[in-house]
This record gives sequence, C-alpha cells and structure tokens, in this order.
Amino acid sequence: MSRPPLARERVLDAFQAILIDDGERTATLAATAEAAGVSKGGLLYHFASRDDLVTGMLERLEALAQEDLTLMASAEEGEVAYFIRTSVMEGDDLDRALIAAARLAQAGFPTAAEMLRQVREAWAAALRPHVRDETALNLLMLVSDGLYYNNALGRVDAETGGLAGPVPTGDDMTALIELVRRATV
Amino acid sequence: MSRPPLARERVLDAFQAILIDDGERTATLAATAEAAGVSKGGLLYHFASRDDLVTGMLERLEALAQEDLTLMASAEEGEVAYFIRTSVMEGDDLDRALIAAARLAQAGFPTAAEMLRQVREAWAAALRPHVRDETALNLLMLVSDGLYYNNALGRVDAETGGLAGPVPTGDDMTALIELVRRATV
DNA sequence: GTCTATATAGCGATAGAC
DNA sequence: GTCTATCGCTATATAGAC
Repeated sequence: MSRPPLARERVLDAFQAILIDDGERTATLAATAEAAGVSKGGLLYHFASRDDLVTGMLERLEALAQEDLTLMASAEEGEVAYFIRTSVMEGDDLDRALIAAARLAQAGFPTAAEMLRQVREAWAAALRPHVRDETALNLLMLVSDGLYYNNALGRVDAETGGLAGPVPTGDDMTALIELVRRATV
Repeated sequence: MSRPPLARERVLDAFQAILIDDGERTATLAATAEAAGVSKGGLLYHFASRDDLVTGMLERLEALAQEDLTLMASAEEGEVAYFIRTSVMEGDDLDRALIAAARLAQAGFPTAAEMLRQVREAWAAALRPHVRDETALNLLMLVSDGLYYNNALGRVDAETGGLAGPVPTGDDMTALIELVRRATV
C-alpha cells in the first residue's frame, strides 16, 4: 500500500487518456510511452507487456470504485440520490477509468468486461435496499448505464475537459434525476 | 438501388460478425476474407480499403434504422411501446449492426460514433410527440441506451445466439417496460 | 471478379548498455 | 530505472496473373 513509483502512474494516466481520446487501436506502447514522457523500454520496465498495462489500469478502476462505494454509503443525501447525481459524467478519475475500461471491453479484452460487470454488480447490491423493488433497481441502473454509454461515445470537450454527448445537462438533468427518484424510491 | 453482389454482402456480414464476437482488433482483412469465403484480394476488389469496409457497414446500419423508423411509425401498439419493446436485444439485423457500430465507435472511428448519434437523434425525434415532455424523452432514451450498452458488453450466448448480459429478461422486463411507460407517456 | 505474391509499415517484445 | 537498437510478426495495401 506504499505509494507506487511516479513514472508508473504517469504511464497509466497516459494509457487511459489515449484510450479515451483516440480509442484502443491508437493506445500503442509507443504512443503511451511518448505521452508519459518515457521511452518504450522504460515503459516496459514497469509493465512487462501490454496485457500487464491493461491489468494495472483495471486494478486502479477497482480501487476507485471501492472508494466510491464508501462515499455512497455515507452520503448525507442518501445512496440513491448520490448514485444518480454522480452518474453524470464530470471527468473525474472514476469516470475516466470507467470509460477507458469500456473501450477495452469493446475491443475484446474479457478481463475489462468482467471488471465492469463486477463494479456494476457492487453498485446494484449497495442500492438494492434503498429502492422499492427489483424493477426500480433495473430502471435506476439502466439510466446510469445509458448516461455512461452516451458519454463514452461522445468526444472530450476541449473547453471544459468534460465529455460532451447527447446527454441532458443543467436543469434538464435536475428534472431527470427527480423523475427517476420518484419512479424508484 | 438494384441488389448488390452477393460476395459483397457476405463480406459485410463476416466483418460484422467478427466485430461482435471478438472485437475490432480481430476483425482484420484476412480474418474477414476467410470468414466470408473469399481471398484477401477478392475482398479488396469490393472494398478498396478497411475504411471502405467500415463505411459499407455504416451505410447498411443507416438503411436498417430507416426501415425501423417506418415500422415504428405504423406500429399498432404505439410508437413508445414499440420502441421500448424492441430495445431489448434479440439479435436481429438492426441489433447486430448497432453493436458492431458501437465497437467501431469505441475503437476510435469517428464516422461510426457520428452515425450512432444520428440514428439516436432520429429515434428521439420520432418519439418526442408521443411522450409527455422532454424529461420523459430523456428517460426513455437513456433506458434504451442502457439496454444496448449492457448487451454490447455481454458475450454472444452460444445456446440462443442472442446476447447475454446483466439485463432483465422475461417477467422482469415486462415490469420494467410498464414502469417506463407509466413514467413517460 | 477473384486469385497469389509481395511491398511497406507499425506493433509488441527482447537484449544489453548506461 | 531508463535508455537505444533491433528482431519477428502481422496488418494493410498494391501489382499483376488468370
């Protein structure tokens, strides 16, 4: 649990950024190394293979998701409100890790798909006691999935650094959250 | 508008199938050619480049989406019910074209992401007059997106040929549809 | 319209110096 | 711990026979 080498984290950040901005095909070892400011050999000292790089990224996602579950459990506004609110993508570390993992999953990495399922299931389990029934839970999870999916297809907005997609913002989002809350809690 | 060569369609089918089953990276020209029963050279007679293959696939998606809009407009059960019901993935031609396009979009093909946005917008426009307000439309679209997203991450089920994911089925799905309908229409 | 053969380029990974 | 150099493989695409 001691802090990992700085270069290692920078490589992981770079890999994730390229995955999000340009897709799995562009996230080569050379491109990742250059973006991280190390050589290909330097990268391969920290991650013995490309699969190893993927594993490192997924482990970081798992840790971030765990943190989020803790925050959700102690949220003053209640678990459900917290979950809906944070399903709106704001470009934080967890959002970025989820989008990057989705790219890998769709590129054919089964471990990424598995991790995403696992994280989703953990969220569902945490929310289950706080919604009226299983149907409401399904609705809640699917709306959240839909928000992530649309953002995953959107481009990164150069202005805000956030992800721009055909997803409601501002007052529209507030109204949506209220509608979902009424239908599920 | 006369019917296209048979080999061309077979190549498109093969490309789509590999995209869905194994991801974008595995859908190489060689693998596609073999699955279609032609040589690499034969494939490249019909599609001058890999990008051309992608374009051909997206054009087919556009045509299938257009057909679906026509069916939706004349559905006896009403547009909204038709839309929710057919958001459940059953492995038909449109479903497969959408999943394959999603794979390409996440692999970094901007034209695929663009086409998906366009198709989604066409659906939204067709549904808008039949839901109570814009918030309801957002909810409806996001649930549909969520269903597709989960299925896109799931594996193809060897038994049914359908796509298996963490998505409600049977009675659970009927209940979900009813809940969404009540919240939107 | 379909084939084989080949050119060219880029990727992941290894070896070994520093 | 980080580098350069290089190997081996595979991918896209071209050329030209049939």
